[in-house]
Amino acid sequence: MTVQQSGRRERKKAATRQKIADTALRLFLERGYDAVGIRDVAAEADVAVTTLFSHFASKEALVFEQDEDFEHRLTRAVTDRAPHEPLIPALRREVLALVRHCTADSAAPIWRMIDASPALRKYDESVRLRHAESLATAIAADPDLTRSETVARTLARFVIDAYSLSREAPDPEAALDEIFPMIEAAWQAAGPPPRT
Amino acid sequence: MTVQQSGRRERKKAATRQKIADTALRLFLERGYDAVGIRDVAAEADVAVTTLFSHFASKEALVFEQDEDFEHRLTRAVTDRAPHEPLIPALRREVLALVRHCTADSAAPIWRMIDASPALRKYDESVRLRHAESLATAIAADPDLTRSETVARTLARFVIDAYSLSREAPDPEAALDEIFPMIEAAWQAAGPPPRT
DNA sequence: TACGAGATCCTATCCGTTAGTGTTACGGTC
DNA sequence: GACCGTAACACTAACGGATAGGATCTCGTA
Repeated sequence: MTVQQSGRRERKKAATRQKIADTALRLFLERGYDAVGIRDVAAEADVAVTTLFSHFASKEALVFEQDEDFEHRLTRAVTDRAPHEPLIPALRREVLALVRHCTADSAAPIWRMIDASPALRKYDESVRLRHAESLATAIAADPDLTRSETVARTLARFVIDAYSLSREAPDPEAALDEIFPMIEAAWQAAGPPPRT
Repeated sequence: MTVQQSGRRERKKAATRQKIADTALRLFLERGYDAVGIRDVAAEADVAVTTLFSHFASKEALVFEQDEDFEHRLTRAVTDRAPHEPLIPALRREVLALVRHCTADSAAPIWRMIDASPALRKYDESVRLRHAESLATAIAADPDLTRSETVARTLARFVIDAYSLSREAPDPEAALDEIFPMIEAAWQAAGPPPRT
C-alpha cells in the first residue's frame, strides 16, 4: 500500500512546484509574459523543462496558480449557505469577495499582465467556463432549488459574467450593484419553485 | 491610387483562400483536427505554409470561416429593427436563427469536431466574447435604450450565453424558451428608461 | 540494506507560427 | 506596348511551447 506518504517527498515536490510558480511570476512581471520563455523559467528555477510541465499543464497555467479555490469558493457559496438562505444574495457576497480579491493592489499587476496578453485572456476565459459548469452542477444539485438544468446552467453563466464584467469595470462594486439585480430578476422569472 | 481593383488578382486571391479553407475542412473532417497538421493542409492545398498564414491567422481560424457575419447579424438585429420595436424579442429571433444554423444537419459534424477539440473550443469562446463586445456597443449606441454601459455589456453577455447554452443543449429551441424569459426579466429589472 | 516507485533530468523531436528574403504576375501609367 | 510598383506567393530557417522515451536519483518502506 502506498498510503500515508510521510512527508519529505511531498514537501520537496510542493517546494519545487512553488519555486517554479514564484520564479515564473517574478520573471513575467519583471520582463513581460511574452518576453519570458519556458526555458528561461526552467533555467531560473533550476529545473528541467519536462519537470516544469509535469507540475503545470501549460505556460498560462503558471500565472493562474491559486485558482483552484475559486471554483470551490463559488460552489461552497451554494452548498454551505444557511438552510433556506436565498441563493442569489449568497452568490453575490461570494462574487464580491472574489472581485475584491482580484482588484486588490497586490493582485493588480498580475491582472494587468493578463489583460495585456491574448493567450492569458483566452486561458482565463476557459477557466471561467469550467467554473460556470461546476457552479451549474452545484445549483442543480441543491434540493431547495427546483429548477431545470438549463436554468441552472444559465444562472451559473450569468454569475460568472457578473464576476468577469465587474472585475474589468472601472468601478467594480458599482457594476455588481447594477448586475446582480438583473440576475435576481432572471432567477425569479425562471419559474419559481412549485410552492411559493 | 489603388482604387477599384478590377479583378483577376482579387479573384485569384479569393480562390486561393477558398481552396485552403475547403481543403482544411475536408482533411479535418476526414482524419480529425488534431491528426492534421498545418503542413498537411498547405501541401494538400498546394500552397506554402506562409501563404496559408497570410490568409488565416491561426489553425483554428480555418474552421471558423463564415463567422464574420455572425457578428454583423447580431448587431444588425439591434440597429435594423423596426422603430420602437422592443429589443429582446428582436435578439431572440436572431439568436434562434443562429442556433438553427449551427444545429442544422449540414453543420453538425463541424460542431461535433469543435466540441471535441479543446483548442477549437477555446477559440470559439474568444470569438463569442468578441461578439458580445460588439453587441454591447450596438446596444449602448441605440438612442431608444437609455441604459448604462454596464447594463449593455451585461445584456450582451447574457444573449451570447443564450446562444452558446442553447447550441449545446439537447433541445436547443426549448432551451431558448427557458433562457429568454430570464433575459427579458433581467432587462426589465435593469432600470427601465426614465420615461415609461 | 535493497527494492519499488515517484520525481527529476536529458535528449530529441513535433507542431504552430513567424521572420527574412526572393520571385512571380497582375494592375495602373506613360 | 514597355515599365514600374506592389500584392500574392514561395522557400528556408528558425523560435517557442509542448511531449516522448529513457536514464538517474531520491525517498519510503519492507
